[in-house]
Amino acid sequence: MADVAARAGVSLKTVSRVINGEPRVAPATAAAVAQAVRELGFRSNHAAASLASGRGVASIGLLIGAVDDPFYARLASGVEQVARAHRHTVLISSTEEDPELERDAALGLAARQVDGMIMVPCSPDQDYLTPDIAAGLAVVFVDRPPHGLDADCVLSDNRAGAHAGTAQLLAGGYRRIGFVGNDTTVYTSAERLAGFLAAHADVGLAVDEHLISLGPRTVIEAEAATRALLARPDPPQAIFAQNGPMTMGAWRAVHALGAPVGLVGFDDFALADVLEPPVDVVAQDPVELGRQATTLLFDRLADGDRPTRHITLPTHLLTRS
Amino acid sequence: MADVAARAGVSLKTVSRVINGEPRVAPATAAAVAQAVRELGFRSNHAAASLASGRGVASIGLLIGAVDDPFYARLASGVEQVARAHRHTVLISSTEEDPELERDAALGLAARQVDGMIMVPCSPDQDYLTPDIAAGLAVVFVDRPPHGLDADCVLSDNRAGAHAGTAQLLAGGYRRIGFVGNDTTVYTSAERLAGFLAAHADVGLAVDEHLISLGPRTVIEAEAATRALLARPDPPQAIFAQNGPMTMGAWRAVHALGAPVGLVGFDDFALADVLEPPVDVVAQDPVELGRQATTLLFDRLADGDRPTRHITLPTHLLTRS
DNA sequence: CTGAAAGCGCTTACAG
DNA sequence: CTGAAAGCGCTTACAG
Repeated sequence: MADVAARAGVSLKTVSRVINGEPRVAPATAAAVAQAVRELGFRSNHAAASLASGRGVASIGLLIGAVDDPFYARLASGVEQVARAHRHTVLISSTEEDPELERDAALGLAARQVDGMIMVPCSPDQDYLTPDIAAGLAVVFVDRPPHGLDADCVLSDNRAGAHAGTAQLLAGGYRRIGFVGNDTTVYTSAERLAGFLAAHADVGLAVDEHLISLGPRTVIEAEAATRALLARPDPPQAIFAQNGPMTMGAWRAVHALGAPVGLVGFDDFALADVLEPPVDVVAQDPVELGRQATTLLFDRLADGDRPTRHITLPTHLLTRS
Repeated sequence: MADVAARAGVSLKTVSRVINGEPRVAPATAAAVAQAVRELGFRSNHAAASLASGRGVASIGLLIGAVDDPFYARLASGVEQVARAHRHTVLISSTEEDPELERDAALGLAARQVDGMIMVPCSPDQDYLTPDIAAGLAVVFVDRPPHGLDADCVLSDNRAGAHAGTAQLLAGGYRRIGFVGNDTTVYTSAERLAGFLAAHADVGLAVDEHLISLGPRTVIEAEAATRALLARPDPPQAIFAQNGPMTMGAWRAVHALGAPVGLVGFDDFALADVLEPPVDVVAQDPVELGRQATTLLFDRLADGDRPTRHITLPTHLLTRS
């Protein structure tokens, strides 16, 4: 910047003014500075500017499980929409559902002085963020609640959604229903299993625990798990699948078998309506989850002392069969 | 940091040493500093550290069209894999295929002092990056080549892929084939259309330009465009669809019509194999595109003077029908 | 093993 | 409309 000032024959302050588009600079001066900038290939040092001004860098961090999971991708899209309206950049990192990576990525974003952070937690405890929050970092949790600290949070009504989806199968006359999902250390999986069980309890039906398959994380694993259920001597008559990949896997297994097995899934997915048979799903709105979480984040950035808010969004049963 | 030093009764330099895990600090001293850090909730200022040290922040930027497009999401996943191995954070931004946003996002990432940047360009010209590249920014283009500057680049063989896909339809006896794709300002669309036309020329067949539908960008738009083609007095007997969303839209239109219309798409997508009828596709490998682009980026970071490299990855025709 | 001094490249009051 | 001075919070040689 000193070089630019020297070349343009002005002071540092004037260069700074021109670069930042401040008013009250004589047009001729501004032109001279602009030319010097061009000739010297000058790039303002963001780190120095941010240090000197004390201002943030107008960015927020987003921590999701994986960029290539459509649920997270749509959530990220909602975050970007709101962040863009607030003229903030979104820096996305993935945790791969690994607590170590979550911690590294979260602290890494915090160290990078993001103004705030939105995260889908996967570690058993996020109290490692407490010092940063105390030092002014705004954090909002989405899809899953925080553990070890209180913070703003946006969730879907997983339990009610799973309850409604299961109830629909029960109303269809199915009595032996399998559950295919992640293990219950994943908050949403635990909640959806609870809704599944509650729907059975409501009609006084016992659940055969052998029909509950916890663990699969991918389409392929879910397909294998569903196959295993259907191969039992007392197979389920229907499957409730706990998220998009689980539902695709379950549908594949059912489809391959060719037998009439009922299926309801949690989360809508592309082409679910045109499969043969089509798939009924409990749809949540991932874009809206992202939007609301980001709105909470900017609210908190505006007022760090406001009480924490916990929002729960409804789900909708889409009947297609 | 001064507060920490005062509380621990040491100098700034010693605090710095402890924070950065430098060796040669007496255990007792280190413990005292660590405690002061804890008590004061101290967070090192990344901007200041990076300014003082002159070192980068160990991050790379990734500019894609949209986070919620599965093609870009998988590409991003490939980028993350390699970046993680190099212990770099990936900061993802989307351009929404808007040249203005691309420019803002790219310059924004550059200003944030990322070490390098991988981008899917959508603007007619990226020479706005020239000053930054001259000032040391490493940039690699992926999926589409740069315009207005020479740079490392990784592409799929779009033309050969589209040629093979079209040839398969022609070999199936189809003589009137429609093309559904983005407008040809999008590089990949133009290349794939060229392959489509070349395959026709190879067998001495003229293409009815009324069957070429350029413009749709979403599944819904592609479905409408395909419906329009099929509603013509002289409709196509088959459709070549130019990417994943186009193929899903075309499939929906064909499926709704119920008539036997051939279909080959560019890009594989989830459930393409279990639709009724299943969809043949020309598959590229978006994860590998991301991986290779990131490898080029780190190669360039290691040696800024190496000649630019342009890599083209093959595509594979997946026959399912 | 530890510290005092200088400086990274900007911006902020303040003065004119 | 323009500038001189101080300082943001760290790290880098250098010295001891």
